[in-house]
Amino acid sequence: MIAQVVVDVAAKQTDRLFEYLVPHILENDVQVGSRVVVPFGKSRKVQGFVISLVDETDYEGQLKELLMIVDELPPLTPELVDLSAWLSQYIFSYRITILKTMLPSVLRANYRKILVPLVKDDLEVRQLFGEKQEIDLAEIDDQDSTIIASINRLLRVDKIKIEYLVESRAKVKEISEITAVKSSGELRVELEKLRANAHQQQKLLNFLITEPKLPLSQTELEQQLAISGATIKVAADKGWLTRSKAEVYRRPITTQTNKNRNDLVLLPEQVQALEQITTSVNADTATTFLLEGVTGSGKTEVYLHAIANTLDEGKTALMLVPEISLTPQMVRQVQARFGDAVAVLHSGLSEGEKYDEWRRIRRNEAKVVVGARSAIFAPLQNLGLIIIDEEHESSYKQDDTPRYHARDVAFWRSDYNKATLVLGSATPSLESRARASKNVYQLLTLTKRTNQQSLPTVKILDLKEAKFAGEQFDLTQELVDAIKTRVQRKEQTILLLNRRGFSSFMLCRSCGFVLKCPNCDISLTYHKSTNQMKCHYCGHTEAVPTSCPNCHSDEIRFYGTGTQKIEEELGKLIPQARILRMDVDTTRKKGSYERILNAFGRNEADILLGTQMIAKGLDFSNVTLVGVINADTALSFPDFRSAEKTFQLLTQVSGRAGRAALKGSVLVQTYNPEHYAIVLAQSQDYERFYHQEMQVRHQGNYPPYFFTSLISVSSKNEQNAAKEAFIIKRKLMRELNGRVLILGPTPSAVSKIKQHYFYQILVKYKREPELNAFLHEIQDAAQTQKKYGLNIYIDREPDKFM
DNA sequence: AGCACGCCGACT
DNA sequence: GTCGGCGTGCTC
Repeated sequence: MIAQVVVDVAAKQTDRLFEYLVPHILENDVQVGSRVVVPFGKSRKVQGFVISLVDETDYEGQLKELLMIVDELPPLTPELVDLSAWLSQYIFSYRITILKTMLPSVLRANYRKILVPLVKDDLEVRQLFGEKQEIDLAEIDDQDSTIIASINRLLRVDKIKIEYLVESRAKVKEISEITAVKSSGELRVELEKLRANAHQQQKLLNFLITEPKLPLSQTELEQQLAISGATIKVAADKGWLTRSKAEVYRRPITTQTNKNRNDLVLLPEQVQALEQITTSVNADTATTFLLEGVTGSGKTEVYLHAIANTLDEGKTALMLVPEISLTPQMVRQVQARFGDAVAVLHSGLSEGEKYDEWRRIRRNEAKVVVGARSAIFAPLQNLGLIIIDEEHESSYKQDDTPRYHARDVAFWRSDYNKATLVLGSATPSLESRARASKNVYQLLTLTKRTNQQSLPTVKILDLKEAKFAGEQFDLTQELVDAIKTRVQRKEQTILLLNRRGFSSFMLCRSCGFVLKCPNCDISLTYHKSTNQMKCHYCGHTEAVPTSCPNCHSDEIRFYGTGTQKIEEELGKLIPQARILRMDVDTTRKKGSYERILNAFGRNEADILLGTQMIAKGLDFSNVTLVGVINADTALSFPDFRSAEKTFQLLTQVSGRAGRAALKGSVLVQTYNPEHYAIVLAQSQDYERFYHQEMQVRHQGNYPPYFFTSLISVSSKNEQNAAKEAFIIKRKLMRELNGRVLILGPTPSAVSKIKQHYFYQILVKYKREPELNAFLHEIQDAAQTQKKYGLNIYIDREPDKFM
């Protein structure tokens, strides 16, 4: 038998299958998806994954044998093996890179090289090793030339050798478990025989006689009886009980036992949506639904019912949520409904917890998976339903390699499994909403809020006209007064500062004008190195203006405000207010995110001030005011999605006010009070926003009317990167002339990363079946001129352009 | 990627 | 002659 293997060497030239003979003793164990260790090259050993098993080979040379199979159960299901083939082609990534991202990180091999002596009685060998049996090559100081020389000398005369090790980091947690072996009668006899002062052993025997509820973990037993491990060892030696190793799972959250199926009465709209979803699940159709529901319309309840139905059908369900919404409260909600059938996967778990949750899925013990982006690769079998909540969230697209979009993967898995896919959002991405219009997706709408609450009133404050409180031009008097009122009434405020501040674009303080590219209608970004304003899309540059080109005022400034600055200012303006700040800086440590939110939930602060991470999912009944410090920040970003992102953010953050009995209000500060994204967010009118934004996209030839791919060229030598970028552009023009639009090449915003220069080209295309093949060709061709360390990265449907 | 091999100049 | 530096090519 011959195994075709993808080896753990991420490089263009090794991105293919290598064949290995399967030794007879392993023939029964090896399967498609098995993780194996194979010899590779003259001396290396590497990890690999079995893609297929065949009987014949075309290989001319002598095949090597695979060395071992690492796991009992193959980590990859045949579905995931197939998926990796498609996805690697689709997103221009190495197959091994995809395979590794599909699996928990502990399944990545550790490679070590160690020196071992081949002769014992040699002076130089003993000098090198001392007392040690082996030396890890990684621990040798590569500056120390005498040691290096000695090692090389000894290697040449075969007195020592290098051993290549492949180590698995996957550790299974085991506990010691106690089982009784003797009957109560026999134990009573033992009790009689004990010395009178053997109190600990008496305690243990009495327990064993009366409590037959075994097996029990040793730690638990020790705690219950307040006895030590030594006592148990004695007992084991005397043959009263046996100890055995038992595997346990590291569980992230202690599961709540109350399976409260508080079946809320669903509204007619919810029932209708649910019916369509369940019909599709039960009929095994790979239908995609877009569930468009206003905030508070009870999408989650629909999901939970749909999952319950899927389980009843004997199938499994996968639910993706943005990382930020994976709060313990949300997880508990799902666990309360489905108990141990739920596995949770997100970045807050330790490696061990992730591995154990993953194993519960792989062993078909968990039937429901809730997780962030990478959970889309969960090895569920018999998948019946996939849900992507907040489907518009940009966090579903990974922004470094492999640059996959969870939505694309979900679509593939839905098709493969004939499973139903539900995309849910109050503010769907234009791409998804447009597909619903073309009936590629089925549109389901929820227009009514479950608690009959009206949406909070949203007021827009024009920063051009407003009176500012304090010295700075950040907080209007009206906003500060509103906060003061809330503080007095002991109600809470959420204040959103759109992005972490940094001066990257120019805004006129008197008229709100933002300096934009004349070709792209995208705001220009300040490049410090050249002291110029530059467009990220087409490369247009111009000088930094000293006065506003629109109103000629000299109030034009780099824009940027930080949470820290606002916090200080608020402290001065409302000294009695207690402020909690939440941004990248205050949430860097693990668990601090939760700690801040819990503190706010316990009313330990009046104001929660934060970046967009506070816009989603938070549900605090005492919050009656939401303030948006500057709605323009996202709007002015050099991104054709800036209006969409602004609309989504404002809609979402508005949903944070007035969640319970208290009526909420929202104050939005902006320099662009007439901008449609802001006006329509005020009325929470997604549909109108969608239609208007579609026109803008149509005019600018942007998605969803065009597909986009971003080609990045990098090299240590800036000239080479630029040259290659222009060569690629010329090729594209020649081969696909008239059928694609090409922007650039332009140096990327951060044009130098880790000593490498980056140039990028944006390709826009309507339907281009040849493009994919052509881009692969380009990537291959450039790679052959490897002399200058030239690299081509291709990002399909990029979200960030830097 | 990361290994060995081979060719070349520098030093015992 | 021997040692180490770097460019090249291959990995079932």
